[in-house]
Amino acid sequence: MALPPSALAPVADYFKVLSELSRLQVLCSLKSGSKNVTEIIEETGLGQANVSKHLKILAQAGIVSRTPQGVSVYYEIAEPFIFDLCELVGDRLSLRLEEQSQQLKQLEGLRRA
Amino acid sequence: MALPPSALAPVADYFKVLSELSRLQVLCSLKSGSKNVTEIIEETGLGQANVSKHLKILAQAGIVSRTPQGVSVYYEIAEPFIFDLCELVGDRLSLRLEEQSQQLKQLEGLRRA
DNA sequence: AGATTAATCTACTATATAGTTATACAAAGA
DNA sequence: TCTTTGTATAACTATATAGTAGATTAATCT
Repeated sequence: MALPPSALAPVADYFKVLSELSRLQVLCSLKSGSKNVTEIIEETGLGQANVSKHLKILAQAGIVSRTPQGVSVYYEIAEPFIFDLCELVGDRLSLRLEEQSQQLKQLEGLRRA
Repeated sequence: MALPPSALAPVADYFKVLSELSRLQVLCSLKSGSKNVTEIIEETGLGQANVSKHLKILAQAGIVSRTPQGVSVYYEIAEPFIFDLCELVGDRLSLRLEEQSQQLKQLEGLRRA
């Protein structure tokens, strides 16, 4: 009764694009609007060739769009949807942390008694 | 104005856990309820040691829970939330496919004219 | 045309990890 | 206790890819 892997593979691939810290940094730097490669490099502190590669991956995944403009190339978020995903996960993780800290408090209460 | 990588890293790690086809298969096989390792192996067709490793990763990520029961060990989805994530991505991807096929149709229309 | 600047591409290295095989471990029964 | 069964682990191979350095291409300016 398992789903065929063929249906799952594109989902896994999409998650894979979002599973690298540097790419998330690049995406976050684009959150405030369109930027060229140099600006992204400055904002993220990543290497130039590295950023270029990540941008290519993000563009191929359809997550950012690419528009050359004179000498430089501007990139822009094409799927703001990804920020929803990141927020969902972030919320989930902080909720978990909160629960854990409360469990710690309860344990401490027990120890004291 | 970029987010500190420290805030993004856990999100990237979470996505990384979901970015492997085999792990998504394991999760899908658990969607219908708690299963032991042997059942998961049968349903997914993956190797035994491999499944064991993936289950460990999923458990460490807090996505599945582990309960030994006699000789066997039962695993269960601990965060049904992940299926929401997968669905969101899946919907997005199929929406994209639909758009592309419509663009193809338009192109064909132009070619005919 | 030559110089300059911005971005991409081409190796290359280093690292992480998926999958496999063989082994070890733990629980239940003979 | 010995065996069997289910799971986990260790060691290994193969592969993918992040990051980097250097070459390359493309557009602008003098």
